[in-house]
Amino acid sequence: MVNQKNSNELYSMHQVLLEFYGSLHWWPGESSLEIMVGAILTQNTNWQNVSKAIEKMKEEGLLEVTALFHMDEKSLGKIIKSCGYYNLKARRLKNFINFFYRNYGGSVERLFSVDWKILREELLKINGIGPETADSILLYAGNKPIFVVDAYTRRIFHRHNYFSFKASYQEIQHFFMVHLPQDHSVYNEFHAQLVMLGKDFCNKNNPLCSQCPLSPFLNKKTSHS
DNA sequence: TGCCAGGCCGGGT
DNA sequence: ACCCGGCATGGC
Repeated sequence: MVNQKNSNELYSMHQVLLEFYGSLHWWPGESSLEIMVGAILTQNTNWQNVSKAIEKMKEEGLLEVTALFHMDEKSLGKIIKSCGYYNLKARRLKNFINFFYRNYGGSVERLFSVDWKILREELLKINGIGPETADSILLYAGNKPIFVVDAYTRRIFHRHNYFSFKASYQEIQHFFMVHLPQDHSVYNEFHAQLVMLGKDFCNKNNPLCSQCPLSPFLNKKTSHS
């Protein structure tokens, strides 16, 4: 249900974070392909480790669709070792590249010319691409207006009494999308802010902090659904 | 040193 | 429909 109070509060948090962090212009990556690769490699993984893996891929000339398509999985695994789960991720990367290369000729423009709701369903059919990875690809590589829910989003908004532990991805995503403008640049910036905030103030070692820019919002224990 | 990080799948209830 | 074990490295 849309609720003006929720909309106002969410937007207000977004503005506070904009003042705190400035414009973030996410996602870190020089090309759409690099962003899509990063989205897969960062599954349950520290970005620092992913960054090393991506640098290595660049050195090997592997941030290019045709090269990746022809790369064998085993060797790819060695190259991306630093990001962890490397066997699994090499397979997932290949699954995505096979899809991208065979169905769209490796063309980013063709990929994102598809209606994004259809494209989302296609991405979710690929083994190794779940909702967060699909949405990151759509939002950050394709500029589509879909909100990305990640561990930081869950943790931050759980602490603010918006959701229970067990709220589904769908449920959380829906909440943001009905209470914020349907605008990819808002979703882009807001999610980026939440990741930064999570790293700085809201990881597991930092359960609660008065220095968090969102702390003024903490005492409002209203019902949010 | 042990715990943590921007998920997802497959098999079992 | 959930629940859980497995997947793995580098940083602090």
